[in-house]
Amino acid sequence: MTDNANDKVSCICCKFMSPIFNNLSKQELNYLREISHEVVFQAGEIIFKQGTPLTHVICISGGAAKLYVELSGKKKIILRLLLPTDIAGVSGINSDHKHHFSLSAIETTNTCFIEVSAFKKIIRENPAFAYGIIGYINNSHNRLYSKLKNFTQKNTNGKVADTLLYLANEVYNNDTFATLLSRQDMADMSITTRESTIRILKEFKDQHIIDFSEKHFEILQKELLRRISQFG
Amino acid sequence: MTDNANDKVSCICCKFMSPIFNNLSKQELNYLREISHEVVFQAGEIIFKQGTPLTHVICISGGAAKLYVELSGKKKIILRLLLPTDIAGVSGINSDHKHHFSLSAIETTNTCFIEVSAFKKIIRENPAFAYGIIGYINNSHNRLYSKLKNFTQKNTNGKVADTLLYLANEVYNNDTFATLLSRQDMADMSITTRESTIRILKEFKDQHIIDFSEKHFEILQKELLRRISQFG
DNA sequence: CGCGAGCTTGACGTTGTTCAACTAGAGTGG
DNA sequence: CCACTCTAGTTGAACAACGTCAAGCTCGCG
Repeated sequence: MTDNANDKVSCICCKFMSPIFNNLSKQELNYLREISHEVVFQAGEIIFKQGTPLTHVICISGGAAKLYVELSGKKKIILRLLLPTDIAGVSGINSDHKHHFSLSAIETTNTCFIEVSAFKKIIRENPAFAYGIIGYINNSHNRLYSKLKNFTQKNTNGKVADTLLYLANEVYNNDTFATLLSRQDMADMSITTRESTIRILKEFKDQHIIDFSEKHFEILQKELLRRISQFG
Repeated sequence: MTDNANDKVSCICCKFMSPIFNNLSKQELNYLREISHEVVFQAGEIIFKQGTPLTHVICISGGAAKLYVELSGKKKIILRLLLPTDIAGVSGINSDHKHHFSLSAIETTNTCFIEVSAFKKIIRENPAFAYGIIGYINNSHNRLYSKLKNFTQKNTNGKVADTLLYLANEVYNNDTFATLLSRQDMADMSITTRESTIRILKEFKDQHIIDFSEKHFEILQKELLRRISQFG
């Protein structure tokens, strides 16, 4: 974890600025920029851990991080990957002020730490910003609802197919991609075991639905994969 | 569905007023009261349906309603029961303006319909209210996170135990209760089938963990039930 | 060369769903 | 008053999907 406190460029006014800051005045942006800190995390490092006090909202301005809920034992559910312009920690504001999930870098990741109190201050002073925040939280809330369906109803084939489609469509924006995620990570995204994930990936490969070697994946029959995800 | 439009008592200033309205001025409360409508639903009637446009925020001022996500086929997940002072629909504001779940009355239920536009107006004018709303949404967001754990990791015994504890602790506030929910409803809350729910309830009864006949339940060994819920 | 981490494969057992049948009670109509 | 039908609840049997366990495999690194 490298602290570049003197580098005030930050994601508040860089090209990776989250759209939720669009409603801010120049003064407000400057204020946030003043108090924010850029921090770089290396792959594998934990950005924050579930259960710890929520002191900062974190903006991602480079790299990628996995957002996961820790369960009993070593089990975890990876809910999504955070990419530049994504934000974490907003869902603790005015709630119990704890992190309800952990965030860990899967590659070198640039983050901006903004004190929650500053966020609060601006929410109270700028209603348009507050309204934007409400929209932002509601969107993630609704995303969670659709995840519920994935996680509770689909068979394992469907869940793995879902993970592949998520990676292609929403993370790598390409049907061919090389990922840094391990098989265990992909299992944690699909709520299943490492072994089952491997077996299903192989099955998909045998049926020429996907192709892969090691961490390089290629989706060959996307429509079919989509149907497996939907009806599986 | 009985419309008592002329009855302006409503939940905005009644004893079932949701705490989220605490930050409102007298004028704002009056404004909301002016434009809100009280509507009474009978058991089994749908208050709103998943996918329909979100036009009103709905406050519950009497009775009880089940909040559920509809899945393919007849399947559904009942996420929680809404009771007086609960609110529904807030999580669609400034998002896609659709309902992401359905709400249906399980007994005669009094509701207050407040236009979303009025909600928006006040959010934009009263930052303290906006801040309160953010806290409210975040709390339900976080509740959903803990549900994830229940739904994806526990065995069926654990999930049914969880449902029983939820009903006793959070709905009926009593270890002995008579419910209006059917076995199917209890299964939909536990993400399992009617048959499995019945088998497990019977098993709990045989082990003297609970007792029941028909819709009347009594929790005999709460601590044990809690352990089943936790480690199941 | 040896070690460890991540990946892969096979065998096995359990859990829980599915299907089908049966019961009980409530409502309906001859 | 007795079929009937419909719904909700219950039980049993059979099957299949998945998780668990155990063993090997590959590759990189000291």
